[in-house]
Amino acid sequence: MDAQGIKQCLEDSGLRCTPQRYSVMSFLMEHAGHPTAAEIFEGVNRLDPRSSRATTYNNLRDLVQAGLVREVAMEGRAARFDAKGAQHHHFICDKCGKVEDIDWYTVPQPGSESLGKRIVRECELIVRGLCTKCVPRRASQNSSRVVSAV
Amino acid sequence: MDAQGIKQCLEDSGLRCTPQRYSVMSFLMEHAGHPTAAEIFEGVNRLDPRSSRATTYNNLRDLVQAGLVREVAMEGRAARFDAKGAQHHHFICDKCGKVEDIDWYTVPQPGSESLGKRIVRECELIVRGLCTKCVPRRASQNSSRVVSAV
DNA sequence: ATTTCATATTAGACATAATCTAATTGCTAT
DNA sequence: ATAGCAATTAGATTATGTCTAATATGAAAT
Ligand SMILES: [Mn+2]
Ligand SMILES: [Mn+2]
Ligand SMILES: [Zn+2]
Ligand SMILES: [Zn+2]
Repeated sequence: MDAQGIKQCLEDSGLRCTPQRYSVMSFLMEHAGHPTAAEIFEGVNRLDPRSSRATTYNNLRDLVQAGLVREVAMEGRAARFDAKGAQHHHFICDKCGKVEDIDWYTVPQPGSESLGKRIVRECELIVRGLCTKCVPRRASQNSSRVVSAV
Repeated sequence: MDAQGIKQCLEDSGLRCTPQRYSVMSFLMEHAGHPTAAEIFEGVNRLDPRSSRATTYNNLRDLVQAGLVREVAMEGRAARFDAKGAQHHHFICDKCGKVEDIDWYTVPQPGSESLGKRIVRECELIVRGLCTKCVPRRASQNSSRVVSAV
């Protein structure tokens, strides 16, 4: 997406397109690897304009609230972020913690008898296991069996 | 589950059944509300024996590694824990952050063309929205529409 | 062009969650 | 009893994220 597109995107969500906010959004769109807030802060400040740590956090909060960015909470580690482009699921590696996109497919919602009066906004599927780099060579199918159905 | 059952459970997983570890496991089994580490620490120390904060964290780590306990990472807030009893999904409230159990049902795994060489250990479904307490009275179905399929 | 004023940014202090360290204690096997 | 490993402990430390209060910015009104 080009600069004008990002600007449009922000303003459609009621957010002013400030240089700092633009940088965060732009960085996320060209770095699909689910960076942490610290990585985003570093990344946008490698080039001008300088943005402060607080502003990076503020803008990430605003972008998440506006639904343009997704925050993925990690056990023990720093949260990771991605621009909500095409819908997709996530794979999280047990060993290295890497977050990878998985092609989107529809997942059935819980039945209304389970949900009661709750109002559903979204369903999120997280697949866990070992990423390509962490799968041991000649992995025996015994040691880490692929689950059959879940 | 009775005391002997918990002891068995721990030892089957190669964990010694120490008083502190037992307390954590027992507390989680009788408090299904997804407590934080701090709440567990407080809870087990209301009665003897006294357990330290470090030990509470250590034992939670051990129990998660052994697959007896699940850790649910929360954006910004402290992680929450539950004893892995019957399989179930989770509902997380956008507003108050409460984690609630949702009846389990099978969710289709990603196809092997998406997974590549990755090895899947589990698929986790997280439903997000407003919990019963946070749904506004006479909620108009316009303001927060139930997603049709996801 | 100037004023106005809500919004955004900033540095750094602060808060919270989680981990680490090094000393001690408790088990279990011999 | 002794040895040796595992577990616990208090407190320090790190990591992550939030808050504050002062300043800057930009869009709208005059
Ligand atoms: Mn993603
Ligand atoms: Mn649960
Ligand atoms: Zn990995
Ligand atoms: Zn709620």
